[in-house]
Amino acid sequence: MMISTRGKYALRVMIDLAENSDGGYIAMKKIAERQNISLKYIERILPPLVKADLIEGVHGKGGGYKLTRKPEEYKISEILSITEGDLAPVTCLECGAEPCKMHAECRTLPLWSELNKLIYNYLDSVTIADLMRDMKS
Amino acid sequence: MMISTRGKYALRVMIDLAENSDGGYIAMKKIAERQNISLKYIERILPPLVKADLIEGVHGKGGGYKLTRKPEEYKISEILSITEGDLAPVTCLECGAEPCKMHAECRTLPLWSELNKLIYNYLDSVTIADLMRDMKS
DNA sequence: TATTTACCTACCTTTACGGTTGGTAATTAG
DNA sequence: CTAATTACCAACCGTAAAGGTAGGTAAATA
Repeated sequence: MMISTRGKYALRVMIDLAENSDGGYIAMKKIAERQNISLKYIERILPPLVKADLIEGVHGKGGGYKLTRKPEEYKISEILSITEGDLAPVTCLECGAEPCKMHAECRTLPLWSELNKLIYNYLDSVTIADLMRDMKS
Repeated sequence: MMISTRGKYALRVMIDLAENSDGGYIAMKKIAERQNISLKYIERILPPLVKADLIEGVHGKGGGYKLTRKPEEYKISEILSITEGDLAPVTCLECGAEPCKMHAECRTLPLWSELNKLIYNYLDSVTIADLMRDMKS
């Protein structure tokens, strides 16, 4: 398994924000209810998205969250990278990874590279807009 | 991350067996040395492959391991499925998984399905023979 | 009979995931 | 000014898996 619930939830939250946007801010509580995610858990998922400027959050009454861009401007890969860290299928390909000693002679590395490319290309090609209700085939 | 060292090692072992085959049996120790894997750890990786009939193992002096088919008859997906269990990118798509409550309304499920198909199609299309030295581009 | 080999069981340490508890800080409505 | 509403933050916990080690037993052959 590769994508944890954190990533899945983050994606669903982003879609929820896109679908239910009326220009104002949407309270965490509302999202949690609609998406059937515990309020306390969702509380731990949103801050990184704010920090990365994917969404905006304001305190106090009438506050909540809002997208900072148009839905079609969010690549899925971008969102998942934030919550999941690295999407590489093997540790050998992760960003900060120390190069494997077998690197030069490894017969499997090309396989993993190709797979990695495949995954990224796909997740780069899909946006939040593609996953919204009214865009559903 | 998605593929653990067990899967990576299993693959390298299979390739090693294919490359160094002379018709006889190859001792675990030799593979471990060549592949730079601890003997004790490799010992835990091979039994499942024997059980699944991907390789054959014989006891005693002169014993060891041997492939049961030709290298081009091993799909990568088959080997990884044995050591890794399930290759699905999200738990929702794993075989024995209880269907998610949001299943019907989930906007992200189609994304995961498509990604899953992509991964499987690729790993189905590559064989051990494709990863061997003399076949390397 | 001794040696070589596969095979098996149990354990250990570290990491992560999924989640809860119990708050604090900012903003606004009254 | 106060109370309500909201985002935000830090610490903890239980479970499971990953990666690996230790110490054996069983089969086959020289």
